[in-house]
Amino acid sequence: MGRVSQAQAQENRRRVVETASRLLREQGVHISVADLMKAAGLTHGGFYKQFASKEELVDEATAHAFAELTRRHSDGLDQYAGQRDAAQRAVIDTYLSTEHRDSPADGCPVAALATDIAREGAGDEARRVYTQGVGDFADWLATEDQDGITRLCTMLGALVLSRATKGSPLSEEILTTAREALTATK
Amino acid sequence: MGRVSQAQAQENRRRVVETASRLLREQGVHISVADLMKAAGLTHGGFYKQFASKEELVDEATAHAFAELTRRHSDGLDQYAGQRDAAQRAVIDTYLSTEHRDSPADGCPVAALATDIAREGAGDEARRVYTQGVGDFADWLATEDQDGITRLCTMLGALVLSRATKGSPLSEEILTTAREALTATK
DNA sequence: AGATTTAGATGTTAGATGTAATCTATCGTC
DNA sequence: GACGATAGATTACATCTAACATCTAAATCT
Repeated sequence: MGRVSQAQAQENRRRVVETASRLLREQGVHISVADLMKAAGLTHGGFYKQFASKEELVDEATAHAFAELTRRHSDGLDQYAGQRDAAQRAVIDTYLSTEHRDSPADGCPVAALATDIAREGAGDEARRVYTQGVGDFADWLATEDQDGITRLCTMLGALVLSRATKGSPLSEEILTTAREALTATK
Repeated sequence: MGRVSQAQAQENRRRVVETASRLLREQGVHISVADLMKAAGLTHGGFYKQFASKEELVDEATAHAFAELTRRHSDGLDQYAGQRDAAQRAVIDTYLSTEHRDSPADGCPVAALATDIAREGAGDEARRVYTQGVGDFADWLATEDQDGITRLCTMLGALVLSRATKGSPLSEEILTTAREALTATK
């Protein structure tokens, strides 16, 4: 089928980026353009009319995932009327839930992309966005007593390990242990 | 060319597994057989006379990496004459060093393989070995006051994040902050 | 020493990225 | 409002890479 309205084209592009941001978190940077476009309901040739390269897409999809994360955090603050500690506790509980463990696709990009970003699979822009995101998240998690960086490390480590050990009882144990450690020392 | 003595073949196989265990930690499960064999000084075809499939190799190389880790930990205990807390502190300092951050190839497999194991890139055997390794490591890290699981999560999270943010000042900050948190609360 | 086994080199097929040619509906212009 | 230029999408293809199969020659067994 031939041409499509500008609005439709823009919407298609948006859907490709969103689909990519999910696939990326699920499968890492080794997603195939064909798979991605099929998941977005298009053919793989059309991809290159919208993006210069796969790397450009990865950059944009990474940014998209982090924008979503940031929005979620500020929404969390709003929801708890600016009560920082209540919002933090809610985020921690969600972060270390089995639901989050089991659906990386719409979960935290810091956890899902960590290894891929470290391994140079992504472009400089993705790495920049990632670093910025880590800093923001840590700041958001800081309390009067505790450093946000350490808390983030514990949360991230727990999520990553619970995903890797999924199927074993250890997986749940990791989540509950970390959750207790993070909310008790409050 | 042609056949080689059994001793040589066995040595070749050993070298392939060792090379793979390093490449695996550096690049993840998406290592190519050709690259691996080249790094081991052989051609890619010979691989399949030694291993049934790439998955079998990944399983074996994972086991190899974990065996090395376990050995390192028990060596650490010996070195500090069974003084658990001194040995733990030494391991933590090494774990959260820039050297460890910069050389994943001979570093901790728990950190290097976490995402790959979670994503089903590896076989069941690799996942079993991994889970076992996580449990052992956590037990090894436990103190009277602190849970080993939480400590491992913090260490792992810090290492992974410092690798992903490498190049930014945040990377070093993560290492030092986590190191202080883990050794201070001792 | 000859048969047989088998480590290692060469080949083959499948899948990935990116290009180029074709098709068609939209958008600017008269 | 018709018409031509154009941009979004499809299909087909070239190129490269990865996994795995087949072939070959050297080493072990009888």
